[in-house]
Amino acid sequence: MAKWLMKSEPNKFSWDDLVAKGDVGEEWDGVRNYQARNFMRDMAIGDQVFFYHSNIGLEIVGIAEVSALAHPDSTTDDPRWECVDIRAVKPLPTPVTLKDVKATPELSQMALVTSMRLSVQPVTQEEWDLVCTMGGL
DNA sequence: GCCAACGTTGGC
DNA sequence: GCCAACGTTGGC
Repeated sequence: MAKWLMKSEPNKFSWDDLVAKGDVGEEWDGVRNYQARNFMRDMAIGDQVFFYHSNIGLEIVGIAEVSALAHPDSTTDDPRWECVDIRAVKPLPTPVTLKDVKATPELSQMALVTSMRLSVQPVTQEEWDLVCTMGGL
């Protein structure tokens, strides 16, 4: 099962907003970046996703999962853009901040650090496990 | 609010 | 196919 990380600006769509959606989840629309789209095409139902708050908070706040495979983005007529749906699984007891990630040598290769602007990115199993531990799971 | 990084667009 | 201009992202 692959692991991922997705970013959202909490003043637009926050972790709490995703939790409020329940099992229905939320269409991850609005991505207009080929690399990010390609990663979403690679996702499978049930893949685990870190939910990261950009701009405000700057921390990984919870775990979500893919609830629908990539499909056309309903917010555009442009057939190039596709997205998955995700739903909340559980919050991290202790959010892991960007500062924490940068201060951890084992996490220095995370795309969160190396590809700052990529909004959908893969996470290795090792990184996943470590962030979960740091987050109190 | 500013600005650096970086991806995309469009003229040539 | 190159590269300058432009727009967007996201940390600070």
